[in-house]
Order: sequence, then C-alpha cells, then structure tokens
Amino acid sequence: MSNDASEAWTLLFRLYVSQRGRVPRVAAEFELSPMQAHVLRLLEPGTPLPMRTLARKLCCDASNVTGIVDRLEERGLVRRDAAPGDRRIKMLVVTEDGASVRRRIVKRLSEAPEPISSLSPADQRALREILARAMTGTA
Amino acid sequence: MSNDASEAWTLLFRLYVSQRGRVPRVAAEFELSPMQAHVLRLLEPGTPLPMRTLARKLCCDASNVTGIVDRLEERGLVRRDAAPGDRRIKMLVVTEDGASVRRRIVKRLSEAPEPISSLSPADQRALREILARAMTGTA
DNA sequence: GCTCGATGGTTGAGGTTGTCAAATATCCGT
DNA sequence: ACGGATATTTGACAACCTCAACCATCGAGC
Repeated sequence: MSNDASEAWTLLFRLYVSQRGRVPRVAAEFELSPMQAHVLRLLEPGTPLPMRTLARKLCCDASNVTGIVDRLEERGLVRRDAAPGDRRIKMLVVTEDGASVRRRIVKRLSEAPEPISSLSPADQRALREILARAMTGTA
Repeated sequence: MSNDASEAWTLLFRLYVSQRGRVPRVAAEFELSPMQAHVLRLLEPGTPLPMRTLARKLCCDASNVTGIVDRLEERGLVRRDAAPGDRRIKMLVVTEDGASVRRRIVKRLSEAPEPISSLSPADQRALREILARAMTGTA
C-alpha cells in the first residue's frame, strides 16, 4: 500500500465530507429524506431490483430496507412487484412519478461542487479519467 | 461548468458510495456509532472546538450535536470545557482516551480501498496531487 | 413426496440521528 | 440598562438502523 494511495483516499474522503450537506439539501427540495433520495437514485428505471440486492448495496440490514421502501411506496415513487420464478422475492420498480423525480435529483446532484469546478480544465479531465479507471469493474 | 468536472464529481461520488460500509464497520470495531466516530475524527486533539462550529461542519442543527456529544462524553472520550471570554460557548476537547481511540480510527480509515489501491502508481500520485489542489482553501 | 437447512421479507423492540420550536443564558451595541 | 443576536439545551416527533424472531418459499437429498 503506497503512501500516495492512502493520502489520495484521505483527500477524497475529505472532499466528500466537505460536500456532506448536498444530498440532504437536494433531497429536501423534493420532500424526501436523504436515504430515500439515495435509494431512488440507486433504482434504475426499467431495471427491477430485489429488496435483498438493495440491502447489500446499502450495506445495511434487510429489515431496514422494508421501512425505507414502505415510505417510498406510500409516495407512489416505487412499487413492489412479484419476481417471476421465486415467490419469496419482491422486485422494486420505479414508477413513472418516481422516474421523473429521480431524473431531477440525479441532475441536481451531478453538478460539480466548488473544489472540483475550480480545478484547471486539464486537472478536471485527468481526474475524470483516473476515477473512471478506478471504478472499472466495481460496477 | 465543464462536462469533465461534473463527470469527475459523479465518479467520485460513486467511489465514495461504493465504500459506504467502511465508516460504520470501523466505528463498530470501537463500539461507536458512525456519527460518533466521525465527530471524534473531526476533533483534533489539542484544538478545542466550539459546539457551534462542529454543528456547522456537520451541516446539522445545533440541538443534534448536544446528543451526540452527550454520548461521547459519557464514554469519556470528549469533554466540554468553558471558553475563555465567552461563557455561552462550550469548547469540545478530546480526552486522553479519546485521542487514543481517535488515532486508531484515523489509521484504520486511511487505508486506501481497492478501487484506489489497484490504480497504477502514476495514477495514485496524480490523483493525490489533483485532490490536494482541489482541497486547498477548503480547510 | 417429504424433510431440512438456507434464503427473502416483515415485524417489534430499542437506540441513534435528525429537524423544529421554545427556553435559558450570555454577549454586545446603543 | 434595554434589546437584538448568539450558544446551548430540552422536548416532541419522524426517520434510520440493528438485532432477534417469525413466516413463506425454495432447493437438495433421501
């Protein structure tokens, strides 16, 4: 483990933490909790996801997901569909309303924050390329 | 706003989210909640911090900080000291125990995750340098 | 077919995080 | 000394989170 790697990670963490307020703020614009907005973001329209898989993505207990999805479902942003072939599984699908809200949230959250937007164009491009390489294979 | 900047930010966000489980896991090793570990990290030993300032760093309501600090104080990791010159303010200081736990948490969390450690040495170095430039002036 | 262990999801209890409104104490400018 | 701002706390209430317990279903093997 190189020093560069660990320092880069620490800086990346610090950068994210400095933007800690963004998700809650954007979520609030849509009257959603931060977690609800996050989950909505994770659900790709047209690609149903089993609850269990979502729990794994969130690194949290399955019982936790039940409540979060309950509240998203009450707002009509998400639906629980049956899975073909396995009656235990419930597939999460984004409704039309959900897809609309999701699109706007994704757009708002993709705006680069000041620490990145103030970098030189060359740095921005290099950063994008390096991070793209880092994320290949991580899904 | 360039495309590179926004894509770089989106990738950085994805990378962080893919490591979402780390803080809770490390915090649990010390029997702390994620937020307690985060706050302990924010408090530099030898540098007292007013509660208010901490609330601003956390982007949350001041009343929230009261409870978090209460629990850290119960464990003897943090202390509320009087501020010289202004009796309204309470300064947070890390105790000896707190500094010891903090040191170990910081160390555990600074280990670079797979997406970064698997980058080439040149990319790791470039990433560190670019992020360092991004974070100058952000404190 | 039938049993058994594993898996997906929910429920209930209990603690933590988060917001808001209201209360208290202190500061500071006039 | 008055009055508006600031720092912190309290109480009420919603959301998040984990754990243990539960039910339904699946799948392997007899």
